[in-house]
Amino acid sequence: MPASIQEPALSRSVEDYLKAIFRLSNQGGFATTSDIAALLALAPPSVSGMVKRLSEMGLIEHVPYRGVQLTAQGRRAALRMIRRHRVLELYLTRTLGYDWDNVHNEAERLEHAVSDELIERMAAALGDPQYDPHGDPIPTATGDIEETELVSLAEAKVGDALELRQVMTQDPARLRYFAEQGLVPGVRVVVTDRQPFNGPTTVLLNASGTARIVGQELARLLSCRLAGREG
Amino acid sequence: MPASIQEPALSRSVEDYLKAIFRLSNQGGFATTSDIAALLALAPPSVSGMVKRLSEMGLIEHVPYRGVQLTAQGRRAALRMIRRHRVLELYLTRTLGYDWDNVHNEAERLEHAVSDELIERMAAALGDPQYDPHGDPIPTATGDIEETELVSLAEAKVGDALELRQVMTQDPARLRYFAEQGLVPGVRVVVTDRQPFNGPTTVLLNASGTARIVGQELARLLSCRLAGREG
DNA sequence: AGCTCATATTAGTATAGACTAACGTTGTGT
DNA sequence: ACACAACGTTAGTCTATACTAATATGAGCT
Repeated sequence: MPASIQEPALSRSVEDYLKAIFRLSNQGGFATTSDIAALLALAPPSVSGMVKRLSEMGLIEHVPYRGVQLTAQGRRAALRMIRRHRVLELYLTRTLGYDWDNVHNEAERLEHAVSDELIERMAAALGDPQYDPHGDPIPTATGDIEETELVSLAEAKVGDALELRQVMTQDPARLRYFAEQGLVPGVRVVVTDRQPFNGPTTVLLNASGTARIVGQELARLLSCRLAGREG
Repeated sequence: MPASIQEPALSRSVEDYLKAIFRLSNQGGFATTSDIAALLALAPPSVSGMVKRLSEMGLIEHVPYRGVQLTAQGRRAALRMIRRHRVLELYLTRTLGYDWDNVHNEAERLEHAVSDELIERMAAALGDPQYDPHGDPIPTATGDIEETELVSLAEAKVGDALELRQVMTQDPARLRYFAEQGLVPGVRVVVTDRQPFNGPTTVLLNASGTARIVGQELARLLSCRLAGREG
């Protein structure tokens, strides 16, 4: 048995589909045709067509009218893309002065073009980092990724101490707003208030001691690790 | 008149064709179908087809059965790609430890994916350099490029490092002989000896480290760019 | 259970870009 | 001047990937 299987090069489109399917089926479920279509801004029949090809390539399992899940091979390929994306984002922000909220598009294009060698050189230059600028874990070169259980700020209870880990949107306007508010990955906060009926959540920023009020829609976008709970 | 014309995005293939045509028609002549095909490793009919499209896009002028030349717009696009390529090569060698001889392929893929912003950030980080690691001039962001002066191998001095640029003959026998000797455009050599009274020139091929002895008549046919001179 | 609507799939088409095989053109050599 | 070799172009095909329009499926409501 060969030490490492040389997997065939995948097209840009295929790589994008695999990343999308990874994101949508990460919590164990199926990625549906229309969710994939929405995420990639494609028409559903285009997705049906690609699903057939990916399935023949052994990258996904397709249950008709249900959705798809990645095979081991597909998952490997998806994690490789995610590693590329996150290493690129971190490299560009650390080394070339990009802001964490406008680096996404650049990484989105580069991730399909860079060699594995370049990614490993960048990762080495960064000291083999574990998290990208958004706080997302970076898969290792061997395809392992840290599993973290995250709760949204909207679900947290008053008294919870949280570490902000992921901002679950790509929208530049929202990302910029969060940055202005100091709500960026890595920040630690304590939940001090929650208004009833899906009302806003108030948090205290540990670093500055200042308060922030976050409406439910935005609170749902903030994934946090529970770091403690006030007795 | 608009401050800057927003040129439409070009495909990867189109960008490669424009770069090839720039190289082949740089000295003012026409780039022929088969030269383009050879450079891009494509079949000639594929080139004919693309030539038609490029011509309709206004990027080249096509004289049937003669060849093509870049329009002003095509030249701008080609120089943009060359700037990208050379800035990338320099950045990767200076900052990420690539060798000058294996950086080419990486840059070849990245040049199609990076944004103008990233190129300018890299160029700024390098101090707005004028030459890439191979000694080739880097076009400015506004599309100006230093004209390189070519010398024949017969004029070069012992110690000169040269890049073979053009073989100034049509004669198939001579062309075949040069090819057999590995003396083809793009090859880098160092002049190690010259016999007196218009005697032969000895060069060392950088790639293989082997020597070639070239008589004066043939040496005059080899146009080279001076890439360095031994102190 | 049956109807209906949201969702998925199939059918058919388009485009970019490549290929091979067949056909034109041109210029060189006798 | 003409024949032929070398080169260029046209014709026709293929693949990947997208689209729209039409059809099939399945899940929830009555």
